[in-house]
Amino acid sequence: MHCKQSNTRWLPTRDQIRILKELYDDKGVKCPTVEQVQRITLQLKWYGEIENKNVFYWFQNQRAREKLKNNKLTSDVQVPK
Amino acid sequence: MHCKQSNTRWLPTRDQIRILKELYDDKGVKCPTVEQVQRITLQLKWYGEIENKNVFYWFQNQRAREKLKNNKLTSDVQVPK
DNA sequence: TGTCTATGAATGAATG
DNA sequence: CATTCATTCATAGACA
Repeated sequence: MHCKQSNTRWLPTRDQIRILKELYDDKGVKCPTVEQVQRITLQLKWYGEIENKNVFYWFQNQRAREKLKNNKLTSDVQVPK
Repeated sequence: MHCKQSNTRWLPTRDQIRILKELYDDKGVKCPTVEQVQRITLQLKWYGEIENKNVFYWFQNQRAREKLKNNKLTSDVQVPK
């Protein structure tokens, strides 16, 4: 454990991010159930401090921001008359 | 510090939050009836813009998130004794 | 060091 | 009531 951060917010480790993205992008886990979140959290604990709510928020934010990006992209193509 | 927000969604004032929490935590008002919601809304109007549905949603969210927290998201890994 | 960006966190609103 | 979406606040890290 290299960087013990003071009790601020969760800072995901590289491995945690890698695994989360694998789940989201490759395995299509976009919207895990609470039980899945718990399992994922357990798995990610191996790589560093993490709580259920961190995982919960991570997926929520992924979905929200993926949608935002898509909307932005598609709206860019729209040429206002 | 209440910056003027765009008139999208309800932003509870500190006083409104304080009163709502008093009701919920101290007075045990977890699931107010429609009439209670109306009375609460009237009371809270003194402190700022608010509608019945804001109060309704507030209690609904409180219940949902309290339950989430207790059941799932906050629970540490239970180490069997 | 101030500003900016990415993103963790929070919550009002809404849907299933 | 459980779950998800939309939007905003907060802040760590990058950069100048």
